[in-house]
Amino acid sequence: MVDKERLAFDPIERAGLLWEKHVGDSSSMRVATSIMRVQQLLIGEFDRVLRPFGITFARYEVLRLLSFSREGRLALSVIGERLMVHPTSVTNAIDRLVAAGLVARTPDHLDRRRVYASLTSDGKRVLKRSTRALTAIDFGLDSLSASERKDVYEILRTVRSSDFTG
Amino acid sequence: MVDKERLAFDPIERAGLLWEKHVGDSSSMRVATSIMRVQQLLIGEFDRVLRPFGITFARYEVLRLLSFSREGRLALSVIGERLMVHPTSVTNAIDRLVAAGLVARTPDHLDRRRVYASLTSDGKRVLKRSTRALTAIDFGLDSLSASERKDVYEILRTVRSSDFTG
DNA sequence: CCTATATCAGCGCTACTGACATCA
DNA sequence: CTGATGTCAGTATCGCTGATATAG
Repeated sequence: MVDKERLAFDPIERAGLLWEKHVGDSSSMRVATSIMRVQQLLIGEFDRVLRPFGITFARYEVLRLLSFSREGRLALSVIGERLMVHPTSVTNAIDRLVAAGLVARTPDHLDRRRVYASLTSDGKRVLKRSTRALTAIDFGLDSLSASERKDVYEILRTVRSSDFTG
Repeated sequence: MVDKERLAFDPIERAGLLWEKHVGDSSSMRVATSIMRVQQLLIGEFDRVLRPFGITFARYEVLRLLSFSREGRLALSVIGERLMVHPTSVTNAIDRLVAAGLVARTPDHLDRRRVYASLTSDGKRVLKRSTRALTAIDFGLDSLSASERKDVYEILRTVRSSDFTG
């Protein structure tokens, strides 16, 4: 897709007004639709910025998580828990990262069901560069002030509360 | 996936702290990651609630958009603009909805490149029921207060501003 | 000729189900 | 045996590219 032209109006605002007229309170529908659209915009920017490095945002998150681990490696099951993704998606992501030479798979000698993933030196290099690329565009959120960031984060944290205890 | 157990901590909060330590300001990274996760949670709930009706959330949005149109029909290109989705995705969505008997395709006699989509009576019925199902769960956002909804909406509107003029 | 609308084939990605081998 | 870990095959959804037919 080339560049889409802008609409002359906010399509979600319009949908909200029509919803009020035909259905009722539109507050949750507006927020839900906004989140869907913003996610789509952000993921589009991220994947565009990361394409030169041969990774997607999902795989970037795996690299970042690995770099934050104490031992420099994590069991695949732990990766799935932290990123809240399906076990088969983890296997798939690691497969691609291994194929790209960014991650190494290492079996656990003590518990031989387990497999650890760790960054290769190429993986560390790609992580560093792609982090620079993402921070350069401020994760697509440069239009938000510090207090706005804090507010959205706190509010969305409520929605995520089913993910963790407390 | 059965039900995942909860984590003992907030994985995004933890990632944010580690990011601060290793990279720097984490405000945009936290918000971006939160949006990704909340979108995933919401779309999961929506698709689960809509499954009995044989539609996805993307297709629900098409039905809703059609029901809001003045003439009861919209050209496919207009649907793509309003929902901000790719032309081929519109064709695909309409294909499925037509196959399910929820939408009818009608060629335009004046401009014969154009194709209109409109709701069938089954489509109207399914829309009504699925709207009830979605409002029953308050679009997954029942944990948010009225002012929180307003705040997130307004803040995210800033991020969406590239979609429209003004 | 140039542009717009819609479609089609095909690819990449992620999510998920169900099944399975392995092992604590 | 039960439950956990990881993998595999296969399916569905959506996003996109490139090409094509049709029409303004």
